[in-house]
Amino acid sequence: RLRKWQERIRTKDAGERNLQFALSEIDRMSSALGVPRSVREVASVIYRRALKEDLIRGRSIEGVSTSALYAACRQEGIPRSLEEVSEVSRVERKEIGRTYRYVSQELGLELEPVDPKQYVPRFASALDLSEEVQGKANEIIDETAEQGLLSGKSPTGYAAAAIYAASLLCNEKKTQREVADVAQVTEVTIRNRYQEQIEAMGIPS
Amino acid sequence: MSDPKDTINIENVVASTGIGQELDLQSVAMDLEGADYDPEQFPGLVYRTQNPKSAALIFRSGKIVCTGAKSTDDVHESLGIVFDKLRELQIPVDDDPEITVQNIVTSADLGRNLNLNAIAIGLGLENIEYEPEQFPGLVYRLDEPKVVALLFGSGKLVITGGKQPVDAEHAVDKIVSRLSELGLLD
DNA sequence: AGTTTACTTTGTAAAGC
DNA sequence: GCTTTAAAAAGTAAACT
Repeated sequence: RLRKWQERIRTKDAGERNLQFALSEIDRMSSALGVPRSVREVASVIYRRALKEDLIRGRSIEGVSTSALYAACRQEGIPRSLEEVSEVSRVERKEIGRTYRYVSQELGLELEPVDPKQYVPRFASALDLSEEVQGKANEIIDETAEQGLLSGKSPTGYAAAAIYAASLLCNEKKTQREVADVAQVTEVTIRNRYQEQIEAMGIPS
Repeated sequence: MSDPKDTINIENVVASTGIGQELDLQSVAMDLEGADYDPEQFPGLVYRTQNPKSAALIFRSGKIVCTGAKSTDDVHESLGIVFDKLRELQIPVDDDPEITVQNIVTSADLGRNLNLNAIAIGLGLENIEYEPEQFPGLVYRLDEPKVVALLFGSGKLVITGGKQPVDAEHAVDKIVSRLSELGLLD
C-alpha cells in the first residue's frame, strides 16, 4: 500500500516535472521567435489540453510543445512557418508538422489554412518596406487568390512573391535573394509564384 | 458533360500471397538474378519483374507482397512469374496460391480547377486535412467506400486505400456530388 | 534564370527490431 | 513506431547548368 502511494507521488512528480519542462520550452521558443505573451499562454493551454487528452503518448514532449506553439501562432493570426519554428526547436520540421496535424485533429482546433497576408507585416518590416508596399502586396494576394492561384501553394512562398512584386511596383526594389532570406523560401519559388501573380494581375513584365 | 469516372486510371496495385513453403532467402538471393537482399535493413528479399513491371517482396515465411502493378491482371501475371522463378530453383510452390489485393491507387481528373480553401471550409475543417505548407493536396477520408482521396488545385485527384477497382468509381461519384451540392464545382 | 533530382502526402501487406 | 516496395498528384528545395 505504501509502495503504491509512493509510486503515485513519483508519477505525479514526474508528470509535474514534464509539464514544467514543456512550459519552459514553450517559453524559450517563444522568446526566440519573439511572439507576444498572449501566444505563449494560448500555446500552454493547447499543450495542457493535449496532455489531458493523452496525446503525448508515443510522442516527444518537445514535439508536442513545439506543435502547440506553432498552432497558437496560427490561432492568434501571427503565424510562424514550420521552417522558422523548427529553427528554435530541437525537433525537426517534418516531425513538428505531423505532430501538429495530429494534435490539431484530436483537439478539433479547426484552424483554417494560413492566409499569406498574415506574413506580410512581419516580412515587409524585416525588409524595411513601406506601408505602401505592404498594401500593394496584400492587394496582389487578395486578387490572385480570388482567381484561384493560391490552391496548394505554400503561404510563405506566396507572400514572398507578392512582396517582391509589390517592391518592384512601388520602386522600393528588393532582390529575390533578400526576400527569399526573410521568408525562408528559395528564389526559384519566388520566381515561380511571381510570374503567376504578375500574369494574373495583368501586369506586363 | 465528360464523366470524371472515365478519367480514372489505376496507377498501382498492392497484393499479398504465400507459396506455402518456408524459404532460405540467403540461397534464393544467390540463385535469383537481380534479387536484392539485405536482412539487416529489411527482412524481405526484393525481386523486380520487367513485364509487367512490378516489385515483389519475398519473405522467409514464404509470404510475398507484390507492388507496382498497373492492374489486378498484372498482379497475377507478375506473381505468376515470381512463382515460376522459384520453381526453377526447385522450390515447391503451391499450385494456385490465393492472391489478395490489399490496396489500389488510382488517379482521376475532375476537369476543372478547385478552390481548395473553399473546399476545406465546405467539407468541414474537421473532416479534412489541408496544410499547403506541408503538402499541396487536400486529404479527404471517405467512410464508404473506405478510401482516402487527395484533391489538388488542378482538379486532379488520387484515391488510395481501395481493395476493388469499383471503390475508386464510387469515391469519385461521391466526391463530385458532394462538391456539386456545396456549389464548389462551378 | 531555368533544369534535374529528390523529397513531402495517402494507403497496404510482409518480418523483425 | 521503424525499416522496404510501388505509383500518382503538385509544390518546394538543393544542386547544377
